[in-house]
Amino acid sequence: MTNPPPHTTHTTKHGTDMPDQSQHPSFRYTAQLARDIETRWQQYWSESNTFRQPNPGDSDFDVNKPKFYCLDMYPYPSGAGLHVGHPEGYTATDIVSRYKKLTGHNVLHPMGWDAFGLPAEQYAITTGVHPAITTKNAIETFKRQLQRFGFSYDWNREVSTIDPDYYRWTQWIWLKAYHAWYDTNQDRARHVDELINELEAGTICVGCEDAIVHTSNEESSADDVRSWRDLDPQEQRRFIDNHRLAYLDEQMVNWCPKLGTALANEEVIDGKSERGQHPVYRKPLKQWMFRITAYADRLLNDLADLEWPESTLAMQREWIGRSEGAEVDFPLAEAPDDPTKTLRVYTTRPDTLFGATFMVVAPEHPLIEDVLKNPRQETDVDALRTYVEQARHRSDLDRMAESKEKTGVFTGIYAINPVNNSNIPIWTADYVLMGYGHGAIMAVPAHDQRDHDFARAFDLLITQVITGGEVDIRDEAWAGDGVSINSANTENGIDINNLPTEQAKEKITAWLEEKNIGKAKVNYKLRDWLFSRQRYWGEPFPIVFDQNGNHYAVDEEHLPVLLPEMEDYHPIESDDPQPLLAKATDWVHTTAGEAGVSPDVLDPAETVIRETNTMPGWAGSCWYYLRFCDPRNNDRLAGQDAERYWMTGAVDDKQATSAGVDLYIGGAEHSVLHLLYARFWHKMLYDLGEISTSEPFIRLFHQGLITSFAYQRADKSLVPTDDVEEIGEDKFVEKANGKPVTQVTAKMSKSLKNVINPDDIIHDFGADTFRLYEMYMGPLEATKPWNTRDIVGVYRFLQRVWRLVINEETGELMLQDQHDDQLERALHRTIAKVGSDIDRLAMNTAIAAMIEWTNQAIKVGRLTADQLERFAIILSPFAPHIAEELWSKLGHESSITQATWPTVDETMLQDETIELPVQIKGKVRSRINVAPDADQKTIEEEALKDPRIQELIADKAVRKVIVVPGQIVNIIV
RNA sequence: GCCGGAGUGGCGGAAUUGGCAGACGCGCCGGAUUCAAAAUCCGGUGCCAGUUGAUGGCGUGAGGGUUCGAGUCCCUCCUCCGGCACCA
Repeated sequence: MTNPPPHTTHTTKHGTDMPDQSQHPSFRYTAQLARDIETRWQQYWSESNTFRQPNPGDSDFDVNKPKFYCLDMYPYPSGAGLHVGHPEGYTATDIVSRYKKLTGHNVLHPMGWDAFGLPAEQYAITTGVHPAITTKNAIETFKRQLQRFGFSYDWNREVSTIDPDYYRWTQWIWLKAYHAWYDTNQDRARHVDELINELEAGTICVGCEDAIVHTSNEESSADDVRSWRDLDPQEQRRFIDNHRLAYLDEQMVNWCPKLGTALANEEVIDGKSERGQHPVYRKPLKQWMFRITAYADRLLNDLADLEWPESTLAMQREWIGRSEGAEVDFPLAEAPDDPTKTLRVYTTRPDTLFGATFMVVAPEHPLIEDVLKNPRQETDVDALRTYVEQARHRSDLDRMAESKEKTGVFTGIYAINPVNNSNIPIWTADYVLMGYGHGAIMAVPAHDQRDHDFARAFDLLITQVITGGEVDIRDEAWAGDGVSINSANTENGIDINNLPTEQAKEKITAWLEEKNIGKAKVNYKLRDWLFSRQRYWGEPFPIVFDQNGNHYAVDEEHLPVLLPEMEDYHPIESDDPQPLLAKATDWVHTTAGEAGVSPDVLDPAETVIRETNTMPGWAGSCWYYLRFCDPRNNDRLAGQDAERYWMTGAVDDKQATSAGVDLYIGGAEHSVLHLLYARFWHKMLYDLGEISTSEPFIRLFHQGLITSFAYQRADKSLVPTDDVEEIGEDKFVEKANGKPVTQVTAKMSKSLKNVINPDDIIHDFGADTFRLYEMYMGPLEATKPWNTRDIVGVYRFLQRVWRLVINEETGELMLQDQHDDQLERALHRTIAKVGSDIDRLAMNTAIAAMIEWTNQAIKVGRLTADQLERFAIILSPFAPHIAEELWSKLGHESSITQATWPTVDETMLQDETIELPVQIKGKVRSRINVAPDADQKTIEEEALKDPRIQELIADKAVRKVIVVPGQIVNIIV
């Protein structure tokens, strides 16, 4: 530990910056002094490596302290630099981290850069500079800005997703998924070799459509199951490839010609790209996918154990979209006895089967293709073809623009409703989506509003089969629960009449299963995750293809597969999907040996081509919190001891204390995408034995959006915030011409001209004030408007603290020996409150408590050294620089971060007497002073003795006295 | 439409478990300091009535309810923010 810096009077050195310096005492807490103190301490922290946190195994690691992993969502380093939203969450985690350190924890508080991805590439394209350079510059700016806030990050652990030492492990994790399959019997992922072993041993056979059939489950009927030996090598390869967790598949993708890439469903909003709002079209393309759907149930169920915001839990549940229902096979009327010619549907309401009066299939449904090839008697081929073509070419955007007016065409085919044997027509309509269920529905117009709308539009039969609700079934559907009616058929032996919905569902599902025409089925909205991007600025896949199009993994030892240097990285803007890396021809065409494919799998001399897609921006952020545990490890994604310690607290013979990152703070915009993807990767790595916990983040918190005032002219055009002057209550004018403008609150954005630059605020007030202001604005989770006018409140607070103890002429401490008893008790209360407020992330009330105490202290006069010491410690998480300065003035040679959080004496938490309000019939009429531990009887006597109360109840009979000790007295007359 | 959250002074907000509504800060008003201004400091500040004061009444989006007591719990409704949305 080096000595703290001397207290040089930088005020004189930089006196020229402040012409009126001579008029002021030299040691007044001005913005200038704040800047001085702050930069001096930041330099000290950096030089002394103050925030370094040792790992298990390091000589200075303290095994006796509990661990706390406090994580920020690392930023995307854009060229624009930090905005005021960044430091909001970062200040909160910094307060918690510093507090945890002071309360004796080993604290992991890291920071890094999410630097791959679309925006960096597009920024590079617009500026004409290579993304590697623009990104490096942006990172430097971000880092410099973050350090200016005095955040206590352990910069030794800094990681960047574009660093080959980092993305080597991103590729490694992807390979893990590539080499894994999901065993539904054990409900976990396993290595593909184990699948092959089981296939060879015969415990697993190959079912129809390459399904995995566990022979022990007896679910197989002998005729449609084949054994592994019966497959030829190409079939075997296909079987394995079809079960990898990372697999190649031809998908209808969201193709964005403007961005020149396919996008995940999650990245498409209202038919436009999330980035840039460009139109997106549907197009078939061979893509790498992740089998996230295998984890649907676990991703859903494990939400129960997480301390996450209710809204985020709800959004994840909705995204996974689990629903319970039944699958039903409807025979076709043209081939009633052919079990291969049925129309399979999914329904959540099997109890309404008797009300199914028609069926609808998606325009992309295979049945439509069949009908167009072999039209039936009633098929209007032209109408059908036109409709299907339209639906195919219509982008999602167009669909959104239209109303939900129902359109559709009759196919000419009829199905048989299996419960009552009636012939029902099969229609096609675009309100049925191919991607959900089986792309086909049984329509129950009486009890589903969409089917009702459709039936009304095309004059189809509406049959009521549920009572309940007060709606007229001719006007609208009744979709709620009720009691089944018109739902019996003796011929088929089914009767669910008079059963409430739940029981009706059970009974009819059992009947379907017995007749072998349906079964209970759980469905999810969650789809597999499209993981290929056709861009340059991302991680290359560690994969090559041979001449036949078979794919082979690059061996682990040959990672990373480096992103090739390219001169021309502009996108190939096209309707015909082409990955950008295809331009790097020298890199693309190589040999198996050169690429690093194991000679056991492929002859090293074999010519191969590399995969030219890259991974999406999400890849790096799916696991960065694991890398922070041990960021320089060259043998693993993180050393096992380090990973286990930071994620669970277990080390040596110490037991696990938690199950993941203890606190994760970031924006609510990541409620689904990042947080779902990261949970998925985490569970995969957990299944494969690479990490210790089944969930990554125990406690999650979203900081609220910081909005800002924007100003509009009468014609709605915007005026920059700086060009506006307030001339009276809620009256604002444009400085240039004095014309009135109106104030609106909106998200900060360049286009609204209402962006606040953190650098300016730090220059005008200092980082300590900035940190305090953002924490004091309101609850951390709330959306709050930035108001520069209010900053002075917390600035004055720091000035008062300073002046309370510092002689502004000499810079010397002013203290006294004897403490004031009331103030001492108040200090204990404040210490307790600040601690518990930090624990519940109520930074605003913690600061209010410190202000309150300071105001009280000013009235008292002076502090003792001991009081200042304790106050400096509780202030230090919030305003670390001024706290360090006071701490060193108190004579300490080491940093205040080495201090110990002051202890609270329980007996000091209350004053010797407390004031209790006395109510008469619920209205406060007087107050009495009693001992804090006074019993009910004493309090009641005191209350009734009170002169004011005596006066008011003189002529009335007291019926009852309610005494809540320590709280209140209520007299009922 | 469905899901999640929120409505409290002129403004940001506090009240952690049903117990003094409005902590703390901004702004505003008055005063000190200053030649003056800025900055800073001290005092006041929910609304209405009361000449001042004591004091009284009203008051947490609206209406009703439970309770000795409701910002907090229950019912009905309104508004705003965020998310999802033809998912069968």
